[in-house]
Amino acid sequence: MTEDLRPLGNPSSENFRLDAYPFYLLNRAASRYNVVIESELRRIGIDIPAWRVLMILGEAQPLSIGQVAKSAVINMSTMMRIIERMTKAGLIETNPSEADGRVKEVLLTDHGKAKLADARIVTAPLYDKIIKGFSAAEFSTMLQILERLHDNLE
Amino acid sequence: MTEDLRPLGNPSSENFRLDAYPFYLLNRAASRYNVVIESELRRIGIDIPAWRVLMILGEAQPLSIGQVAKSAVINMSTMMRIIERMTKAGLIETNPSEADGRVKEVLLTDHGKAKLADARIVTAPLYDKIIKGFSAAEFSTMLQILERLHDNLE
DNA sequence: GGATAACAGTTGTAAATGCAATTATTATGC
DNA sequence: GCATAATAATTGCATTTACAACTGTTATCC
Repeated sequence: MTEDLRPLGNPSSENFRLDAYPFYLLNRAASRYNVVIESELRRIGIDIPAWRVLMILGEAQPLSIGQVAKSAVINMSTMMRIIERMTKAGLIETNPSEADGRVKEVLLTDHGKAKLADARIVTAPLYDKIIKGFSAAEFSTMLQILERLHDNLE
Repeated sequence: MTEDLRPLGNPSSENFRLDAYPFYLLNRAASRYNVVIESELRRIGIDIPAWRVLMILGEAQPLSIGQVAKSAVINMSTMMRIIERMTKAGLIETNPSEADGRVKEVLLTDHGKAKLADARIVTAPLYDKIIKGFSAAEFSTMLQILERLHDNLE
């Protein structure tokens, strides 16, 4: 029987501890991951925002700029600038939507697809390294927990 | 017996899925949390970086600028600017270290302590809301998983 | 069907970020 | 003990970010 750590992670608690605060740990893990992954991505000439967009479009396309922004949890106006840069770099292209005159559809170019393949290659070893030590059950639990955190933030 | 999802989360996998990629979920959860928490913090006039520094100093002080930066996983030069702003706002103060002439020690002012108390008050309800639904055991598992992810990224 | 609201995208602007170079101080090797 | 390397903090500068205001298009309500 282990101690109930939930009160310790409550910011308003008397005996609050940073290392029991899930969002501190969440941000810390995410930040560190980004630092590590960024140096890998630099080698193939892309940054984290571009990589996120590539990943998102790699799974479903075309997507509107708004949809991409929402998926990536990135501000719409920031996403505009990212789309601009990526278009200039030839990674993606945009077309006005047939169905809705307000919408611009974003999709990968061949160059973008190739870059995504490169990105997968350079990030895969890192993935293996980090996942090592997680059993299938633990991995599944991790996904569920992250999903739940996200849902609770709706 | 559930399926082993680990291969699905591998970026180089044939049938890769974003929603099985832990770092996508990690970043998404962290981003959303930041968006939500930011609007709470705005009400008491601080931003996320300042809040992170307050939390860190609230647990241990004084700390060198470098230590604060490391704890927060924020670039040192960025942390310099944050320290500057917070000093100007009267939340923290800095003194040269006795022991090491290169080091500047950072600590909370009374105003900083009061602001930290405010921050805890406005963030606590959010904490409760998000934590609700997690058992003590699940909560503990969550902390362990985040800790492990972080350690694996060393 | 026309006014009004909601929505997708776009841009100006100010602030934040981080790389790279610099200074000042302390640790290390011989 | 002195030269050299390592470390902590600092700043210039170019890039990135996001708020707020704006345009154009579609949905809603009477």
